Amino acid sequence: MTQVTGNARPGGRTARTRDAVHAAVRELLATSADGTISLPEVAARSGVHQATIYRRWRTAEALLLDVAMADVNDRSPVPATGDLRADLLAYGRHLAVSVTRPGGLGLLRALISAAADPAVGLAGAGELTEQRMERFQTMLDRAGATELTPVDILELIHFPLYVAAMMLHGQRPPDVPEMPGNVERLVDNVIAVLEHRRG
Amino acid sequence: MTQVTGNARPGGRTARTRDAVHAAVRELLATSADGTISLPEVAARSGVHQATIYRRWRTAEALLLDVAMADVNDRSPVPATGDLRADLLAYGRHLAVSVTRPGGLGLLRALISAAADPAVGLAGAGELTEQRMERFQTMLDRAGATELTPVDILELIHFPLYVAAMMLHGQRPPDVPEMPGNVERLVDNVIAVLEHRRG
DNA sequence: CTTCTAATGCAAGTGCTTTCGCGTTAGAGT
DNA sequence: ACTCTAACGCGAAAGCACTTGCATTAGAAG
Repeated sequence: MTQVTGNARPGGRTARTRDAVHAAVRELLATSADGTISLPEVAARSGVHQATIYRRWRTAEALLLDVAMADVNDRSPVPATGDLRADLLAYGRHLAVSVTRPGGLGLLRALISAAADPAVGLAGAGELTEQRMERFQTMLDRAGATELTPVDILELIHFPLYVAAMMLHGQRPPDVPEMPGNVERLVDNVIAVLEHRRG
Repeated sequence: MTQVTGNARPGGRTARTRDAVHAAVRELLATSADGTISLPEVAARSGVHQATIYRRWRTAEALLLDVAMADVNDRSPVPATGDLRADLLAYGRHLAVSVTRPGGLGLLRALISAAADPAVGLAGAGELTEQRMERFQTMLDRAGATELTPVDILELIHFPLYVAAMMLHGQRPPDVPEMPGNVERLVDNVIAVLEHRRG
């Protein structure tokens, strides 16, 4: 149901409208209080007609997912230097910032709820999740942490940061005060689990 | 603004309509694919008029939160026997079941998103969260786990189970196949963190 | 038992989201 | 350069969530 990248006509106009809509979504997301957007608003701001947006993306959720996947693929790298603690700290801090800035939470929320929708979950967000899982595996392999799995990283780093950002949202200014300290604690938890499993 | 329990007129009719609406919400939630409900649907099923529901609860989110708080206060105890591992296992398994059954996820989602809304978060879900935090603290105190905080329980048990249930939703039958194994691993993670902090 | 009033029922109305049919445009193939 | 057609713009209409004013009912108080 989501936007297929290998389109029959990926030409100039289609790409332009997609970029315009994506840009409008990011702008609106940055000013949205609850992380939701309305497609008519997107249409008005982007200059693209309502009907076009409804035809291409069908729902607001699918549009958010499309923007989220485009964003994550661009920025947000997963380091794999062999130093597990340093890698996790770098990744966690990056995630904490991107999730706490204005629009970031809405994008992550779109990914989560997309994965929860059986129709879209496997086909849409599944590929992206798989890519990240592979990168996590590489990170763990280089560090020789065979006792850990990518799921551990998700559970110990990703989920807590996501929910924490969700609960902090609206109660804190966007300058992320104590998030770094939280990241450090979360990374230490991973190290603790690793050592515990080694005996 | 959520339902205030200390009403000026808590009498029979008000209680009846509240119960009818709550029951309808639980039924609809059990059949809802995405965990959302529409107030007109609730009105139709409960036999209570739309306008009444809109006046009392204002939004669907607030209604969900009201049902969630009523549910959590009834069932879902937090054990505190002094055996941390046993307490966490019992609580985690209970949480895993209640979160994986049809309507359970929507209720937890309501709690989360309510906490994210600055207008409702502190006043509404805050009290409930505080109560549970105190129980967690008691659990940790009885077990002598002074190195852990209730936030650790949230991050290491609650959040992973919540998101896992969210992603499993719709892809698995409601008989919770591998959730118990996950709970055990999550509890072990807590133990690992505890031991790590003790040196 | 009577009075008072909050809570509910009722029905019309408002506004926003979403869809549909049709004419037009612009990129791709030859 | 010419054709073909997917993608787009346009306006109107349909559908649904949500609101509002008023009449009615049923607990609560005296």
